[in-house]
Amino acid sequence: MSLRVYNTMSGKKEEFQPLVPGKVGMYVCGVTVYDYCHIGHARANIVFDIVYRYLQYSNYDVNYVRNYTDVDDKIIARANERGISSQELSEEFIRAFDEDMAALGLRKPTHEPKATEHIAQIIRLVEQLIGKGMAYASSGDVYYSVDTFPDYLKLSKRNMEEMQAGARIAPGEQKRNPMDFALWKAAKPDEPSWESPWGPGRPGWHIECSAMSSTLLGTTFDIHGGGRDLIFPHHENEIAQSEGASGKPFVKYWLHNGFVNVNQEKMSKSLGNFFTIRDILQSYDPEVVRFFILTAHYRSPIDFSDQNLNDAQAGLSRFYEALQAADTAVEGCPEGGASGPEAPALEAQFRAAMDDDFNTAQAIGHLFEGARTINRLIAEKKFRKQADKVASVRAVRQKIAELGDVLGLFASEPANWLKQKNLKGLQALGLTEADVEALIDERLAARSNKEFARADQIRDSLAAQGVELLDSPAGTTWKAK
RNA sequence: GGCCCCGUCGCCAAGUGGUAAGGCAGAGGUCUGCAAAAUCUCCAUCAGCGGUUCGAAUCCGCUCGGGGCCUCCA
Repeated sequence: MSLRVYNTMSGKKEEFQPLVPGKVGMYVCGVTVYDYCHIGHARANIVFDIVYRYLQYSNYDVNYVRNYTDVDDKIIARANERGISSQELSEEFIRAFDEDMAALGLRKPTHEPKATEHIAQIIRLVEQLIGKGMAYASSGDVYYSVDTFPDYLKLSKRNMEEMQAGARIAPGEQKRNPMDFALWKAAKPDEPSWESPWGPGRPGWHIECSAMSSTLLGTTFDIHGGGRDLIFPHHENEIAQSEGASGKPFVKYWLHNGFVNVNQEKMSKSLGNFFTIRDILQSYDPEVVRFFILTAHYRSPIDFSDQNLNDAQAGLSRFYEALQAADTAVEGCPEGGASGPEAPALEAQFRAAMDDDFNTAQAIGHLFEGARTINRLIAEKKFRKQADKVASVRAVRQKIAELGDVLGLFASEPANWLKQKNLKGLQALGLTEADVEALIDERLAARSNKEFARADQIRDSLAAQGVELLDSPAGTTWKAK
């Protein structure tokens, strides 16, 4: 079984064969740093974090590049509003981005280049395109001439005539074709600028990705990723720039993740349903957010809602409860015993799911069955005396942790994670741990006196408040709703 | 108008030619003082119609319904 990926260019799943066996070059469009990241960014970055992790798990040597676009019209506009420099603004939001991604548990890419650190390469690329007659200078701007690139729109599969019908040339622009796009923009007063053969200016959007990817990954590389919305114009333009300049194929596999909706509506500022990662992490554990995102296939749209996030939390809790139960059940049991086929089978199923275009939803489905295997085994009579079953539980528990790590899940100590979750839940209910413990003690006393009516009354009243009591031979524990 | 996507159990969600994963919810059993948790069993023929095929949720066509892109956007 080998990895297959859905390639936007062909519209099909293809067998993944990197240009150089054992190595993968991957570029993912990062963010334009002018504001806090929203949950759409969270999804895109988590999705490609999983691609990165799974390729590594599959023993590829991955060179993962994710850029910061730190020079752009929106950055300039926002910086002017706030009366600070573009650089100050972009540095602030680069820091915020890093914090958000760390909170979400993302692995650091191999390289995180900034556009402003690649101005020389950008200028060289623009010169190359002009030299080949594919770009032209016009009053200090430089435009890409889309008519010189016959493959233009091959990724987005759009129609040039119809696109032109709707295209407009903005005031001040002097384009030969309305579809032409800026490679370099002449600086207006008080804008950040760099010297260039066309006068002081700055890069247009799109060119920085072509420059940085070729610098760090070479002319042709394996995977290029981003959100669906980048297919046109961003990725289309990158192809035009890179293939126009090099005359060689740019990218082998194009991967695009689906959108995030909020309560079944498109997320947008005007609808007021726009959530930043920071907003969400106020209410939800980052791992719950990650789990939620991974329970859908990366190309499908997902709907962000309290109900769905709460469902995700319930699902994730099921895993931590099973892991915790496994730890408790085998504690102190002697090592040795032959584990059964469960753990290796789980890994095989997990790989099969992930090999099929990173089907994390299906992979998690298999992991749920692993959790059930644990629960089933430890519930058996005299479980602790059956060395083989103890070994199986240990093996499955370890395997779930290992495979979970490929998805960036289950990194917490189960007991701690559950404790934190319960304390937070309790807080939301307006109770303290001491309150609950006192009632548990009281109920325990009532039970030992066989005053079951009183004991049940305590339990029912806590349940009504959202706290469930769980009796076991080892004592009574509780969990918050 | 052009291009594209989607419609699977009450809810979420896999499955793209061989007769429907998983989670939540629900019903029943086991366990329990009774419960909860856990576990076991049960619970959908895939929007509709027609076609291709030995065989379709999966391919084609039409209809209905929902959404996206075509301007910045993960």
